[in-house]
Amino acid sequence: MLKKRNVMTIGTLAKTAGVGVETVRYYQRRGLMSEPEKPYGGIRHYDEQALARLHFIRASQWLGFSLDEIGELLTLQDGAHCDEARELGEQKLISVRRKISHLQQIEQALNELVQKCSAGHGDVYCPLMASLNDGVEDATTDKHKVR
Amino acid sequence: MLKKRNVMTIGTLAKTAGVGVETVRYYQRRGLMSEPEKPYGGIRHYDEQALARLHFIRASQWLGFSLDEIGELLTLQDGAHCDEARELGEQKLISVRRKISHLQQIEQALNELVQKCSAGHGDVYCPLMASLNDGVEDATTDKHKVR
DNA sequence: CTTAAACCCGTACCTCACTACGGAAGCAAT
DNA sequence: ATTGCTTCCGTAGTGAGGTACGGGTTTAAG
Repeated sequence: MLKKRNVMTIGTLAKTAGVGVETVRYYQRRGLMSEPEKPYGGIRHYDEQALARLHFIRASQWLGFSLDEIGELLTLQDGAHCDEARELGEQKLISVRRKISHLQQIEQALNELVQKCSAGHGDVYCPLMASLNDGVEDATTDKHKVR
Repeated sequence: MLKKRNVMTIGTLAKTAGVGVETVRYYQRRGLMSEPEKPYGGIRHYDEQALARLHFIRASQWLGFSLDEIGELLTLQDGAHCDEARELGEQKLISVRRKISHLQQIEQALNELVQKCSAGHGDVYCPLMASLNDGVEDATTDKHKVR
């Protein structure tokens, strides 16, 4: 699959990294990866650096960074901008923790509703539906925008 | 703001429910709310049922239901389809719990990276960047698709 | 030599939940 | 009567992160 020494076509590169060809080209358009020069009338070839870049992007995405943020991280990669990188990481950590606690509120509310439905009730109404009609009213009753 | 007895324009309805006029019209197009008949050449008026419907939608959204799922819930509202409703709730609960545990893995990985960066390291490299380059390798090392 | 697969490139399309735009017409106050 | 805010209605755009299409060229396999 990998040619003699680190030389791949875009298809091999993509498959090796577990993404689609179109995705690689999309990252190039977004400026997250560079397009190698193409030999006269031929096919571009990619090396291990390109693969490493792809790994970097996917790892960062897994941690919740957006492609824009990943672009930012990438500018910090050359040189010792560890402080800036850590700052981005801390911000992301804060937002991840916010999402978790939001989801935990939802989990609690939903769990209660489902429990109430499972316990035999008068059978004339559905507690879950009733709560939805009344506005759920659970979980610290914050009037958050959904989006 | 609310006219004498439950009669509102779309603007008043929207403001009362805390959404935009365009959002109400969007829900109508999606089939989540009906459009009241409009008097000859005039302006449609909405009553408390419309407001209740809007509350139902927002409450369901807060619990993580998509607008499509909310449409489904709404068909269960008339009659005693408590079992189906509970089933939908249970499915949603499962997906919420999956999201939570996914985010908790991220939280752990990110936290470790930030900690390592804060602790004084050799100053020649950045542990966070190094991990991103190597593919993070944390959190049960599952090769999940990001989307 | 021929055919099938892979590449190149630009552009269009997808999902989700909205949000904005534009022009006509109604309604409330000055 | 004029200003100025709403309403009505259809259509189009947003953002994020891709995915698909179509038409042309190359290259590898048989």
